[in-house]
Amino acid sequence: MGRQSCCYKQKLRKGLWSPEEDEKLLRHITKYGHGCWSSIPKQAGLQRCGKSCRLRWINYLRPDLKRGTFSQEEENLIIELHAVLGNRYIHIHIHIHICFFFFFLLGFLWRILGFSRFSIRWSQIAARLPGRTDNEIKNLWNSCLKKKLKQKGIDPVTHKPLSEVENGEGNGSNKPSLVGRHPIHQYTSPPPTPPKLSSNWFNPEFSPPMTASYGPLYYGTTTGGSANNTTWGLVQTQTEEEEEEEEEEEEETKWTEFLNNPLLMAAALQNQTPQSYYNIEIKSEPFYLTNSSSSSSNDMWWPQTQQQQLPLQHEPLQNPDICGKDMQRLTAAAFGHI
DNA sequence: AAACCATGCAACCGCCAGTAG
DNA sequence: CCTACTGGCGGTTGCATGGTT
Repeated sequence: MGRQSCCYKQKLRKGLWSPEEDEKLLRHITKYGHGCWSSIPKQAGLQRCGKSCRLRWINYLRPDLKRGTFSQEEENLIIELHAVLGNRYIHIHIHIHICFFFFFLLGFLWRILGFSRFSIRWSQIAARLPGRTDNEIKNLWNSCLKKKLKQKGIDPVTHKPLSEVENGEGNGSNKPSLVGRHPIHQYTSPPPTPPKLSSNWFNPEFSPPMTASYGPLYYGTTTGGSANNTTWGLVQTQTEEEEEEEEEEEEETKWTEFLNNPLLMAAALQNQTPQSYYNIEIKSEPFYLTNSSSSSSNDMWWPQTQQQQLPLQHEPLQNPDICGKDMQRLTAAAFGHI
């Protein structure tokens, strides 16, 4: 049908926000919460569309935002998460290679249409970086991290060595070139002894989500079958269609578990020796452990919902010099009195 | 000093899913 | 069931700024 932009109505301002507009929006949300975004412009006396207000709030005015440059650890985490979350299309790729039955093709078509958007999940990446927005991370990736990876000879899309990418995926190997999409697998030496985690991450029976379906097919070259060589633990080779279907379901479950369990994620990131791959220095302490000294471990690691965060997480400005725009201070001040 | 270029960032656009009427 | 609305997301654009020539 082609609806008009939400700002098509006349007299709606576009472009950069003025400090006055920021203040109006900030005061209104501070006082009343955002509620229905579409009604906020009118209530706050702004000549903006609700969508624009929402974006401004989320990307700039939110009090829990961490401004300033990204730390090395944050960059590294983004790269790792991009490798995991940014290449979801590989599921389809692999399954096309694996399955020859029409039934499965239909199933995967459905999957493509229903689940996979072939896009990078910036919002999910951002959810694992407290105080950072998806827009911010996306910008960082496009402007900085992609270049860094290329300079290190890594293809930023596939996370494979550029030489391997240039050789093409049909270079005589009959394996779909999945190995290497996740540096976690390709370049890990035997993992160090895991910390005392009660998760099943290090359980040999546990397979990380992205390996669940095709692990048996593509891990032959990277694992010798011993636990020592298997960082993530491989499932037994399964050829039954039913089992593959089950794996599909398990995969989704494990994805959810993986992405929502800070212990799993932290353990994975700590044990995949990314520095060996990206040659990025990793400090001894994960950044998210240093963010706060007062909150609970969960609070430190994973943001709660925005609604929960707003009044609770007033994080002092960490790089006030970078906040040339004083609205952030205003924000902090306003919420500091709540 | 001026022109040009590169970069980073804020904001917009379009699409999609969910939902209410 | 259909339509319109809303919120959310990812991709893209345009501008401001800083660096270089």
